[in-house]
Amino acid sequence: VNRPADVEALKQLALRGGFEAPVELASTEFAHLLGLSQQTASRRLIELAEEGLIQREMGLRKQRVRLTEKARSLLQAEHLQYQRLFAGAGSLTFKGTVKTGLGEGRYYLSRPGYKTQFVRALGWDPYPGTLNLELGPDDAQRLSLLRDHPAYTLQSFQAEGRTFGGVTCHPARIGRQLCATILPHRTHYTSTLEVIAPVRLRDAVPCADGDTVEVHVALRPGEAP
Amino acid sequence: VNRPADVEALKQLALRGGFEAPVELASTEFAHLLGLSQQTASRRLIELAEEGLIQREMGLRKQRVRLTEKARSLLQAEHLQYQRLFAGAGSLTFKGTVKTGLGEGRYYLSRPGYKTQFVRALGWDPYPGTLNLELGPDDAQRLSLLRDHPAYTLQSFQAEGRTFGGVTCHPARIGRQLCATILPHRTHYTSTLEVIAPVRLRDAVPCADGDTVEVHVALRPGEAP
DNA sequence: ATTACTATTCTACGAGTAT
DNA sequence: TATACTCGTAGAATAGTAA
Repeated sequence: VNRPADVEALKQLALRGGFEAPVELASTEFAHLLGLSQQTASRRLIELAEEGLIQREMGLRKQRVRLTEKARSLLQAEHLQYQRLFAGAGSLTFKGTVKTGLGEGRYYLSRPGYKTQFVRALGWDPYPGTLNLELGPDDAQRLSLLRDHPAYTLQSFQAEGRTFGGVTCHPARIGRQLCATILPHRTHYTSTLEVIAPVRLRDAVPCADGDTVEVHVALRPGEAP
Repeated sequence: VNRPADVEALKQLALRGGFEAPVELASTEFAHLLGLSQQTASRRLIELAEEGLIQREMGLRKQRVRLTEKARSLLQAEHLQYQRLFAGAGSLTFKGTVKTGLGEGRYYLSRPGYKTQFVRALGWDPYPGTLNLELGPDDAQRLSLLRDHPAYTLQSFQAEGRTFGGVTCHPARIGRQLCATILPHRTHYTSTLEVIAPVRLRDAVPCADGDTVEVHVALRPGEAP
């Protein structure tokens, strides 16, 4: 039995809610989830069931998969190892240099569609303007951690005859100044991190173009970074 | 590249401290860590280095392996997935029925060698006597989670011409009653969980033989379960 | 539609061994 | 002692299909 591959499979099922309720899942979907063929995914499910890690209920259209207690403790053991590695790591720190953006931030932040969503998520009214931080390659790569684990997700909306895209948002702070980071869903790779705050950050931090700034980002909604 | 197997390899290196300092590691040791042959372990290290996940420094006796930033974010991404699964799961709950032990608990807890270690770890003086809970098979299996992740470890010691073995200990509570669980290192499989407290638990909970009791166990030292 | 069998390909493991 | 090469092979993954 290939342990790491099984754990990965169980983790994916758990992320789809397999602890609480049975997951409706065709073998083809499962295959895509794991980057495998339909045939292998099917076999993997059979093996997991044989090892008592999942319970299956076959429908004619899809199957319903639920994780067993054995799977839960297996995943929890895994979780504890990661907790030990990242003990007390509830936040990430990004370091970047201040740069002048295209002034788009000001425009977007004044759209009611975004503004009301920000207020609801963050509990404060963003100053109309973003602070743009240019990140080094290491930090830029770590942006995917934020992208894959949104604390808040702002929905896209239609206005003025065009579409405003969705945005991922995280609570953050620069020094003692409360702020938040935003990542447009659209841009798939970028080395720029946009920061908003209830006040003008260039005054509050304070900072100017070229200054190096550290922003501490909380990974979970409602948390203090 | 086999993703899950690589992640597992990196996790093992990280658990050995590969984030902070280079890990001194022969390919044979690495092989044992992963349950693979020396040849495969060696190849795995070469592959990880080629992917830029580790930096290697070859000695003639052993090699020194250090994780790169890329590896860190890979593992952190993994950690975030588990955090999402077990959000706010800083404690585990075990359910068991009260049973009468052999009265050994009273004897052991009155040995100064244990007593002083308990006081230092927990901050309170244990009542001389343990509450023994007989767990169901599922819960008994989950005891390994505690065994593999001790919050406190009490050292073994010599006294009265014999050896008193080491013990794993976790902060816990039953209802509102503060207590702690203890697991002797010696016993490798057991379905009994021993609970100690600053007071006599049979009075404080209260409970009697055959009663079903839930104990909530914190996974980290100093935490409230 | 699905799942999962059988046949086939091919990857990845480990034995043997050179360095 | 180490590491890591070649190479035969077991078993995993996929293709093709049946149910």
